[in-house]
Amino acid sequence: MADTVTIEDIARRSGVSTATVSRALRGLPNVSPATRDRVQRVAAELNYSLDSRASRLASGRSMTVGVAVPMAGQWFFNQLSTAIEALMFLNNYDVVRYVLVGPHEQTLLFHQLATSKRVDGLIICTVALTDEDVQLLQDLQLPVVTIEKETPHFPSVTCDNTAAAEVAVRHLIELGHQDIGLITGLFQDPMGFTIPQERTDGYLKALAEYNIPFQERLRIEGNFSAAGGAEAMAKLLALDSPPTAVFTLSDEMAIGAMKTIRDAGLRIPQDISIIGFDDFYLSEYLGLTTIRQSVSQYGETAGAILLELMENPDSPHVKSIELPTQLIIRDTTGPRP
Amino acid sequence: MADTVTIEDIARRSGVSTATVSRALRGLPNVSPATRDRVQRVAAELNYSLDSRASRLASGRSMTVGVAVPMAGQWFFNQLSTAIEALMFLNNYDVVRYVLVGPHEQTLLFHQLATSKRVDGLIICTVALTDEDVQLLQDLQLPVVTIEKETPHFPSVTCDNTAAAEVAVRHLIELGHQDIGLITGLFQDPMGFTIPQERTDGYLKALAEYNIPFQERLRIEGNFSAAGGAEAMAKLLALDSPPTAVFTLSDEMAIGAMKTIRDAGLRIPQDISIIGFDDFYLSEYLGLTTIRQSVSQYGETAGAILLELMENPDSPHVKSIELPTQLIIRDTTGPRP
DNA sequence: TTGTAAGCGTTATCAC
DNA sequence: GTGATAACGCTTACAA
Repeated sequence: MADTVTIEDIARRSGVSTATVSRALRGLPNVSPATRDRVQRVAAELNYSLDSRASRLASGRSMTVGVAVPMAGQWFFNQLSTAIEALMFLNNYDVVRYVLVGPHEQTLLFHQLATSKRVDGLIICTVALTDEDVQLLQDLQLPVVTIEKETPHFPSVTCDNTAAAEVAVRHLIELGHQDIGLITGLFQDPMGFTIPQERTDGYLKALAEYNIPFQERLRIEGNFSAAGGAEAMAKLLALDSPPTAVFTLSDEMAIGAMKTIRDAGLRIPQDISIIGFDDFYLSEYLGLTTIRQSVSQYGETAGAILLELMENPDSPHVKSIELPTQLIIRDTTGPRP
Repeated sequence: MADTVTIEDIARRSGVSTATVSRALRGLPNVSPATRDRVQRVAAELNYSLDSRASRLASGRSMTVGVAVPMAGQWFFNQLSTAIEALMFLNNYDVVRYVLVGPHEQTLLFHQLATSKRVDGLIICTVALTDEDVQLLQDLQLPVVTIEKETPHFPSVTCDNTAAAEVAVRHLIELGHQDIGLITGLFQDPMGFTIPQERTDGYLKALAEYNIPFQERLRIEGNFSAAGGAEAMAKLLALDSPPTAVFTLSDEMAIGAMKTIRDAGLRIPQDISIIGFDDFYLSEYLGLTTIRQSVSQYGETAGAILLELMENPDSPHVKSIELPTQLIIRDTTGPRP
């Protein structure tokens, strides 16, 4: 219980004022090297660090950023958070992840985070923002950056999902495929994800380019999980004339689909080709052809923008950054049988 | 800029004191329903929430818990964090993950977290604690729970790794295998993981049970990644008489190993059997036989203990909890060729 | 059930 | 380069 060393104790034992201790310990200028040294020594002796709770109140900054994601368990979002955490750690910010479970809860959460000053800034991933959300965030002046979701209101980091999907499907077409299945997200999605539509647009564009008519029957609902991919694939295989190739809107769905294909006694790619999206970290080991995007780079980029926004709140230019994608051809795509 | 509503404003407009506002808004007892209602209404009108920075200083609790992990990007640790986050969110705690990069940085981090009061409690995963760490954490009175690492000093949540590994290897032996490869962690590991040794012990026990001599040549170093598994498997296949089955200390290494096996033109399990450990979320889709442990349950259990420790710091009983594991037989293990 | 008022341990402004 | 001191906005005995 002897455990309440404060900045005053350090000040006293160093023979300086608390102001000087604060400056010395935070590495601020206007402290003589000798003084700084002495203060640091005393602080170390007494096992002292500035109390973050008091600092945060006095400075008016919570030194915390929020990362809001629809699903924390998924590889993609963890990759994102990890990159953001690493960057923020270097800048002395704590990062806490918040899981978005629905539009209503989401609005409440944003409101709560902003009004209680729990975070100095927020990175919002993938989900749609309602007008109310935007209003709120702007009124409350919380710095915001979005990932995987462009908005006119905040800086964002995205890729060109439509173009990337087009590349994927073109790859399939050039291998001779005409009947190309599409395993997408939920058709009716409560969180308002737009990625599925963007990628579907790319699929349609590629077909159109080659004058291949779109077949609604080949478009099946998945939910971005392996289980969803497996089920969707089963529906595709049950069709009168199943597709000879499938474009899956995520690698994890592709992995599920591959299981279904193999369980049906079919070979990949001899009987059926499959291409995913993401370049999931194990896709290399599964030989999955896919569209690569650098997920960590999304996180790092968004983090850097947020940092700037927090330091300099009147930075007026809403930058929206679009990162590149790349077709990675491996073993799951081959010529039409 | 009109944006500095404080508890006093709410108090004034509600015609009560700040103390009452505080009580009303926090859901504490001893507030009449009418008063609480009025206060809540006023707070809502003014978009007010209690300032978390001020609350934390005044209450002396940071309402934040740390989760320290050696690798944030890995599925296992993300699963853990996600479970902890969900539980803590319900209890109004923020959780922030800290990545442990080495024994020295680790000690520094713990010291910093504790002295700066950045966290009210800490969950430490997998890594070894040095005597210095233990001393520090105890002196500074920071509530600590460990996962995947038993210590006499703090409550822990683990499984019986040795017994589980024994089950895995016994499964292989009962299928007729005698030459059983072992792909383990780094032999010299800077973070002091003990899991590899514990599981290796299980491997040895199973062999001994059946009087199968241990062959050092079959024990290869991996690093708990798919890449490490792939490389280790290559070494195993290069042996004069390669094993007919392999026990891999994680599913992710197994996935890497499976690629190597298939690339070599060998069939699983006809030519070689493989069994992993974890029951990674995609293992089902890869047909991987494995030992299942409930990772989320580790997180939830550790979180619950930490919560209790934080509420009740003098809770003297260091509970150590051991969770069950289970052999999940799928398609990668079969009779010896 | 409600109010009073003394902290909580910093930061930051301004003067020296 | 350094010091005095007024915030920062809440919580929590204790009293009423």
